[in-house]
Amino acid sequence: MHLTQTAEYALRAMAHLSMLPGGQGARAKDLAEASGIPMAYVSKLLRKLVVAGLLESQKGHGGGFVLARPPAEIRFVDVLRAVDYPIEPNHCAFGWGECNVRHPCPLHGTWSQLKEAFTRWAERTTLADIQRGVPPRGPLLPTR
Amino acid sequence: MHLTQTAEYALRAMAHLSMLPGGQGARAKDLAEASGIPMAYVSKLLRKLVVAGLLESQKGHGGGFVLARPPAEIRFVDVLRAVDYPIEPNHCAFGWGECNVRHPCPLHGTWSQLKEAFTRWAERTTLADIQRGVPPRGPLLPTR
DNA sequence: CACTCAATGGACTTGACCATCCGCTGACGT
DNA sequence: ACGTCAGCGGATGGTCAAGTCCATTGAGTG
Repeated sequence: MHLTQTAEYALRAMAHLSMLPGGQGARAKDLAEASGIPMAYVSKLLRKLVVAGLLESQKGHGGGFVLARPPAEIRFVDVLRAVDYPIEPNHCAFGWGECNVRHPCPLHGTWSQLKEAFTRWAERTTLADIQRGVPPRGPLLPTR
Repeated sequence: MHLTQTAEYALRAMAHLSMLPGGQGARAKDLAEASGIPMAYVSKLLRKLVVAGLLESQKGHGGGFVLARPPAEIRFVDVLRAVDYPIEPNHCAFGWGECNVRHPCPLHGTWSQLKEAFTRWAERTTLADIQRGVPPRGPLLPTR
């Protein structure tokens, strides 16, 4: 299971921003150094987050990037969508065009189990959860 | 959340094989047509599964591929590893070299929640689960 | 106004993954 | 033996994400 490098970068950058005291902002260069993302690349990334309305940017002296909303209102799924991370809840791993509860492919059951776990995770987790550390929500999978 | 195309193909091919009645085998060509995977590509894939010991192959007339073990003994994680799908349980999304419960990065909590969901899914699900349809194991994520 | 800073945008390079092609090898049937 | 069938292996090409470079624009400072 993996996100794309870009998606991971996006979460990482947003995490760094959300951890700055007092809703502060930061320059792309600082974020790059702090997060280990190549400067030129994080720059493009941040732009996408601005376009998506998750960040606000300021040019020139004293410029940089700031969260556009409080951390609690920025879900991971918002960040992922902002960088075009593909979230296809209806994708069928078995290759069927039509695949749902009515017409389930052989993989449907176990596959949607995994997809839903991811979807819920992305929709429930916000930047505020990062600030708090581990959100105590219990195990993601049943303990058998 | 996504697997690579190759990983998905591998699961798909194995799923098809495990659904043949009476532990039958199939030719690469048949699997390709049935599963919608390009023939030349599934061929390479199946080879990897043979090398990994999950399949057995037979050349020439009447040849093809068969499961090397009963479906219940082939876990998804085995299939994924066979096609070199990267499973890095210790990978830190925040970019830290050292990241564990002792030295948790800000993302550690929520991130490992997701990783563990995937890992358990891959380790628990076997080809036998496919045959049975949906394994009733309850939700992957807590219901809030 | 002149200078510097930092985001913006475009063009470009690289490399991994996906996919195809073709000749070779081993197994079976006649 | 010979021919066919089907897996095996290497070489090759296409595509897209990942990463780099550079010129431009807008904003603040002296």
